[in-house]
Formats: sequence, C-alpha cells, structure tokens
Amino acid sequence: MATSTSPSAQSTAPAVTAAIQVYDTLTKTKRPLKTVRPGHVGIYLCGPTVYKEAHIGHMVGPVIFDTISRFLRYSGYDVEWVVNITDVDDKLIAESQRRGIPMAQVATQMTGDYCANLLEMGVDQITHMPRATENMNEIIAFIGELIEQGFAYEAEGDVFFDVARDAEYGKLTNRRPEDQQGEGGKAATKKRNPGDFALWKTAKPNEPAWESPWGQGRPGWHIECSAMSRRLLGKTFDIHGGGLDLTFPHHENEIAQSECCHSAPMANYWMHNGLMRAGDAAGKVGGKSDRDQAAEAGEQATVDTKISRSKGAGGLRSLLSRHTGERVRFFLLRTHYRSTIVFSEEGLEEAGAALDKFYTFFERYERIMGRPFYLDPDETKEDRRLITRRVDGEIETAGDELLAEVAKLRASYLAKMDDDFNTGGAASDLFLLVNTLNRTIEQQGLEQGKGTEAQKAAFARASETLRELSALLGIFFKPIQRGGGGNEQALANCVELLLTMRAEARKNKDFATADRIRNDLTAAGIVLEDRKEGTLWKVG
RNA sequence: GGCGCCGUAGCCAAGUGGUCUAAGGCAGCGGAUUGCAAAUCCGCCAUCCCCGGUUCGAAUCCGGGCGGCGCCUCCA
Repeated sequence: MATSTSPSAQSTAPAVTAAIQVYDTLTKTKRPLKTVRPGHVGIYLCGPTVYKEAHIGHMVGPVIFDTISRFLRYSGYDVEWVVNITDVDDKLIAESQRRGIPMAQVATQMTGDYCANLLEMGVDQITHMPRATENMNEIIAFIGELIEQGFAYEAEGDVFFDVARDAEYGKLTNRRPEDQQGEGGKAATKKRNPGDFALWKTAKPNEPAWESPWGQGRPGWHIECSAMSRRLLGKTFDIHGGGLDLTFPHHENEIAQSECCHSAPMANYWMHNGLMRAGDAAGKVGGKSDRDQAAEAGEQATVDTKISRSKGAGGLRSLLSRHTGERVRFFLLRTHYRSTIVFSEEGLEEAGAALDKFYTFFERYERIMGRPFYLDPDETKEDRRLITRRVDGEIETAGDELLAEVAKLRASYLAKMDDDFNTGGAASDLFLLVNTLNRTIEQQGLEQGKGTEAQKAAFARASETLRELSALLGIFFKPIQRGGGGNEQALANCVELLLTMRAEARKNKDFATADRIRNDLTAAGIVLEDRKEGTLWKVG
C-alpha cells in the first residue's frame, strides 16, 4: 500500500497527508480521504440523549472520534467536529415526569455528567456541542422545506416523512420499506406507510412544546441531526459517525431527509463504531438483551440500574472510581473501532497492566533526564489539542542506530493510523518503541550515567517520538496519580525511615529483617525496587 | 422472515491474496540481573472454527456447514 510516511516523501509533501484511508459504511469500501474543502474536515457524530447517566458504551464513539480528530489535526487538517446533544425526546419527558422536575433540568444535569465523563476520558477535541432545543428555528425551517418539496406531509398536528417519495430510501442499510415487519408504531393510523417516520410530533397536555406551523409540538428524533449538521457543517460534509446500532433507522432517515431536501449527498464517509457487549452474557451493554433480561427478572428498578448491577458495566462514575480514564481509553483503543468490544473487568485490569510498562519507563526517563516525561501542564495548556505536527516529528537519524529503529517504528505506526485509523495495530508499535528504549537504557547504562552526550541526545529524541505518537491516541498527557491527598510528605518520610532501617539490615546481611520490611510494606501497598543507586519505592 | 457483522495462541488482539512456518499485550515457562525479590533485558509459547473450491500461492477470495452477535422497537 502506498503511504507517504517515508521521511523524504514527507518533507516535500503538502501539509495535508493524502494517504489516509477511510472505510465508508454506505459504499462498503475503504478509500482515500478526499475532503469537501481542501485541508478541512467536517465531522458530525451522533451524541447522546441526555436522560440518564452515561455508561461505558456511550464513550466508544467519542473516544475513537477524539482520536481520529487528533490524528487528522496532526496530519495537517483543520478539523471541525460536532457532537449533538439530544435534549428533547420521549425518554427525557418520561424521566422528567418520574422525577417531578422540568425536562430541561434533567437534560442539563445529564449533559453535565456526560461532559465530565468525556473529559475524564481525555475527550477534548469537540468543536461544537449543539442542543436540539437551541436549534428549533433551524429544525422547523428544515421540516417546512421538506413539506414544500413534497417529501413530507402533515397529519393531525404530526408531520411525517413520506418514505415512498424517496427512491433511494434504505440505501445505507440495504433494506426496503415493504420488507420491514414493523407496523408503524402508535402513530400508524396517521401514516401513509408504516415506514414513514415523524419529523414533528404534536404535543400532549403537560409536555414541553414549541410553536410551529403545525401547532404546538416537538421535533422527531432524526430531524435535529439533519438541521444542525447543515447549519454547522453545510449540506454536504465529510464524515458522519455514530454507533453501529444507529444505522437503522436513525442514519437511514437522516440521509432521506437531508438528501431529498438538498439533492446532494449528506456525508461523503459514514463511519460506524462497533458496539460494546457484556462479557458474561449475550447482548451489547445497555442493549436489547440487557433490557429483556431485566424485564424477565421482574426487577422493580429501571432497566439501566439492572444493567449496572448485573453486568458491572453501569454508571461510568463507578467504573471510573475503579479505573483511570486513561486505562479505560486505552482499553477501548486497543480494539479496532469497527469491531465489537467485549466489556469485562478483567479486560480493563489487563489494559492497566499493559500501561504499567509505560509508566515504569517514564520513571526511568525522569531518573536519566532529570525531568518528567510528561510535558509541564503549562506547556500544554495553550494547545493541548496538538502537541506536534506530523511533518515536524520527522526524525533525522544521522546514522544513529537507535534513531533509525525509532524512525522505522514511527513510520509503521503512522501507516497503520493512515489505514482507517487502526489504533489497535498502532498501539503495538508503541510497545515495541518502549522496549527499544528500555533496551537502550540497559545496553548503554544510561541510568548509571554512562552514556555519551550523543547517546543521551538520541535517547531524548527517541523518547520525544514516544510522546508524539502516544499523544495521537490521547494518552500520557498528565502525571499519573500515585499516593493520595495532603499526607504525601508524611508518607514519604515514613517510607524513607523504613528504607533506611532496611538498608542497614541488608548491610548486616540480616535479610530476615530486610525481607520483613519489604513484605510488610508491600502488604501496605508500597512496592520496593532495589537498584544499584539505591532503593526506589512507589505506591502500587 | 428481511438486512448485516464476526469466529486468529490459556485470555485480549493486529493482519484480510505471497515479506504470515501470523504483530503486540496479559498470563505462563526458561535465562541474564538480584542476597532473595521487583522492574528491565534475552529466549520459548498459534498454521488462523470445520469441509469443499478458485489460485503457481489463502488466515486472507468463493460455496456449504457449525458457532456467536447486531439491526428491522426514538439504544452510542
């Protein structure tokens, strides 16, 4: 496969890399990314309906698209990424009635929860987060245009999209309305065809409602995405994303609305991430089989709490109390975004064990270089979005063996990212990179201060590449938290005291005492590491 | 019933026509190092669900099985 990752090709190439391949669900093909506007990528990702706290399944899309955004920006694109917030919908109304508070309050609370979780996961690339209720004029106007063009009709205060008028309807998921088994739902009697879907729903008493040409009501689910994507990204934009479960009916209907209205493609690439499922049972996390199981169990509690108790996959908040956001993010990115991810506590633990390899290296780096591997927060706060550009990360090997190897790994890593954002494959190169770095430390005795200046410089440059590449996955930005609270100094003093005692015991070959101190410290959560230069400890 | 996806070592997982007698991680096993450990380094650990076909050549393409999963219900 042709890539432009060789150093010589890069230096003369334009700012934007032409080698990025994207898989498109609509055409079922992988093809080079060609954007509507040169150097600019518009991405629309279907966001959450904010009626309940988020679970881990809701993070899959944001994490992968955050990573894609980073990679595109790094590759020279100006990225505009929209994630919508659905803050008006049947479930929101139900939740507000159950809790006896206004729908808007539920939405605000849950949007806050969602955003807090995003930040915890390192998702900070989003450009716009438009809310449906703040785009009513746009939505109503869009519906009006569809009616005007004959693609939609009004029926007793409801407005439906007329599927029969769209010759291409069903092209995304390869289905025809007449093959479907559904009977059209509650509003079936008002519809011309069972497959017609609501653009506008007339309000029942005591429901939130907006004024429209068809009376008081609220928008249907799909129309907000057509209206808001047009407002922010234009009639035709580059990438539309979402979970695989949204292909039908949601995305199919978005395509119908937007493409009938504009006689133009809605998005040039449709990207769908795989769903997450629970490890011990069938069904995706939060999905149908979960709901069925909960129903069968006759639980009083809502279906979603049942999921959290039975699968351990419930509220993100509790998950993030057991695992760092970085760990969860890495767990998600180790699998290709189009694959199903099987959720399990063990899988998360394993991701953590893998990350420890890097954390250990960062400590070695600090001992050698005398400064943290992580960038100073002040250095990154201005533009944490982009640590470096692809072209700036090119390595001058200057005949150095280490740098030559690092350059090779970097090229391999970038080639995998170029190929439909293969984060799992790319991550493997990160492990090879850290292994190379560790080997260099061993061979050159860098921790004993033995290396030459040139060797140290090469090591520093190679480490810089590790930071550059890991930043693309959105990991290793901030120091990991070890120890806790304001007692850190006191803890350190106590441990140092015990280490002094142990050192004396070892000097006297009193290994029984030395081992007892180490074992008891281990039991207390302090892990020791004896080195030539002295004993290191950390809260493990 | 219709439309799709998936099946690679004990586990997770990349690869989707030759460089694959198949990456990487976790676990495990040998060795170096260590007073013993830990960490690190070196080494070991799979012929790709089954059967048939296409091809000079298949984990990769086609057909048929078996097994798992999703959508067709306003679920990311």
